[in-house]
Amino acid sequence: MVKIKDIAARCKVSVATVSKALNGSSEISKKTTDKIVKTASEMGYIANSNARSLKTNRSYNLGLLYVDPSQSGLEHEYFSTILNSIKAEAEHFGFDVTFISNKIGGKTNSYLTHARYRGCDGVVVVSADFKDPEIIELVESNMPTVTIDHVFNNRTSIMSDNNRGLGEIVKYIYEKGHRKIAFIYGEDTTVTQQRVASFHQACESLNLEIPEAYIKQAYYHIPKYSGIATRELLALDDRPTCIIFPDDYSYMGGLTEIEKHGLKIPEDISVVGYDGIYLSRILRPMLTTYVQDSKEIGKTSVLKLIEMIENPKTFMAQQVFINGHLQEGQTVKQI
Amino acid sequence: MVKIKDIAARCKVSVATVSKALNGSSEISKKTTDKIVKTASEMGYIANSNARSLKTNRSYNLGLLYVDPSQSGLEHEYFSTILNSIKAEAEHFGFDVTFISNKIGGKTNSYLTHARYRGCDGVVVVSADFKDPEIIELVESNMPTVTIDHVFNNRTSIMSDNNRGLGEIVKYIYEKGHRKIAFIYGEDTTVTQQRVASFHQACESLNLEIPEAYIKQAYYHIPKYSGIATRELLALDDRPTCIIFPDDYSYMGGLTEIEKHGLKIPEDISVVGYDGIYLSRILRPMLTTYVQDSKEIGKTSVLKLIEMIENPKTFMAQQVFINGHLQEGQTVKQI
DNA sequence: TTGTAAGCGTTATCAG
DNA sequence: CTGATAACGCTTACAA
Repeated sequence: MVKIKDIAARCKVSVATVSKALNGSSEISKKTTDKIVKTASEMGYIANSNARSLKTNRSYNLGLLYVDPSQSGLEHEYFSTILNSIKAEAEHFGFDVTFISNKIGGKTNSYLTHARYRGCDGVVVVSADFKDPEIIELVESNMPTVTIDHVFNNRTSIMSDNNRGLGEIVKYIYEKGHRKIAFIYGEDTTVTQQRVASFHQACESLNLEIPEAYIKQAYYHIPKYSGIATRELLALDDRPTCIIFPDDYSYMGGLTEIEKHGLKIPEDISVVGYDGIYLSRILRPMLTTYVQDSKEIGKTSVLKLIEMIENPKTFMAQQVFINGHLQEGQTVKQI
Repeated sequence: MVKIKDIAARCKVSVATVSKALNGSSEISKKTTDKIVKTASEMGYIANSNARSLKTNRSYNLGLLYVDPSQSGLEHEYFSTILNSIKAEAEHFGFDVTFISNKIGGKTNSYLTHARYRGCDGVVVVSADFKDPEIIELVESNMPTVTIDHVFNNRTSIMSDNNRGLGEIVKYIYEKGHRKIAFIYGEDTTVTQQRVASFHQACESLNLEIPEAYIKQAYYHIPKYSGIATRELLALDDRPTCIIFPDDYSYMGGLTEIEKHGLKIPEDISVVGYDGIYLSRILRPMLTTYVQDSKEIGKTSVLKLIEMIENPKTFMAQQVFINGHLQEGQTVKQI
């Protein structure tokens, strides 16, 4: 490996001069700089980020905290899109991305310790158990941190706008003439609470009375449970005319149940999903769903994190809401 | 940040002793070691990987080269599962994972340069343009490298066993009594060529004569094209009784077409997918498909890479084939 | 069993 | 505009 010292020798200048020239310092004359840059390139010089970071205390490396929410290798398109978007945006700003676990070299350690060990300039928390003391420790430390879809007190977070999402869905369905709207929601999380509250708000503001029986719990991404909920809804004397599902996958469970009853979508019953994954676009009829802008969420988190890193003194914690949009498919009938 | 020197001062020993103790060296007495470890913990000591790597030339950090194959943020479950599995396995062995791009701090650079800059111990190439000179440069360098689903001369690669996959599919369909088997394949790639060749081989070994018209090209993951191919197949005078699709998503395009023709699966026509994504399991009827063991693929690549890193002299390049398995759904009728 | 001291490759301070 | 030198935090011969 050729190093600064070798270049210095070849150019007959000092290592300090080479370092400065390579970093584009205005201290060094154009002539010298050119020569050094050229020589460095000829010799195949590659900087050493470890040495650099050791000295500067900056790594230009972002930690990425991603705890697989399903714990089972089942991938969520929502998260993989966010991950990809984070990677792309970080690259764009000249940052690398390193996964942060709670292990260092086999030994268990806290996430914070790990991030510090690797000298991360900051960490973006994409998916994690937000009640985990380790996560709280990380977020409350002086390590610049951005969390996605969860707000910590006085910390920066990027949120998919669940309020708006459910509001838009209800409004859309209402405008299509539906009054009997059922809502199946996922397991209890912050996000779920937001969505349920928003559902009720939206209904209230439209003066819609929704019977208790129209509101059911199921689980995200597990079609079976939404299938069961759907079956119960279909068994009601006064059936809903439209069902909102926890997410697009869950809808598949409802679909099976609806077909079993010999009903057709949207002629006999209308449905709406949530997420806007690829599947929703290739289904026929195409699914009406709320598309979360996961690309923008990833992008914004990196943007905010870098801002925070570069301006530690002046940066103010903020909650950014990222709007999605309604994807109008063919699954809601005009009544 | 507390450092080794601080611990040394507090314990009244030298920094060398602290370093050795913290690394569990047998040189240091148990008593001293205990005291040092305890003090380090009390003082909240966190090692500095940069300083360590600088000195040891080892980073315990793996580079991850992942060029989004779709270039468009559309995620493939196959890859995201591999990524997740790589992350998990690396963690398990005490390695971190850093994404490798061809930029350093905004400036364009080769992948190899980037990996060296970050001091990666090795790189796993998950998805990339294998004809890209930069990729070739990386793989042919002395940087330990493992590639997934592509073989380079005298280099280690982990392959999903496409030969076996298609062979098993054909055999299964044949045993179900089908003789008129159609095959829709994806765009031209190494993987596609393998699959097409295997299809023919399998048919030959079963003495199956497949008419040209039963073999159609489409595109991976784009239902529309497989839909068109399906339409053409259904328009034939002598229709196939079973259609093999390029992948599970593509099947969705075929499904729409089949339903348009008023046909039912599997009563009127049988179908088989490829990949075994989550969707295939939640469809009803459940899709018969070949499940690629993407988790194992990720795991094995890390395993092999670490082997290579730890035994640079004795490690021999190898191609490892990872078998998948047939997921028997309800989409192939017994004739 | 412990300590001394050199050095990994770079940047930053200060002097020239 | 350039150079000498210390320092970043750690590991590792080698010495004691």
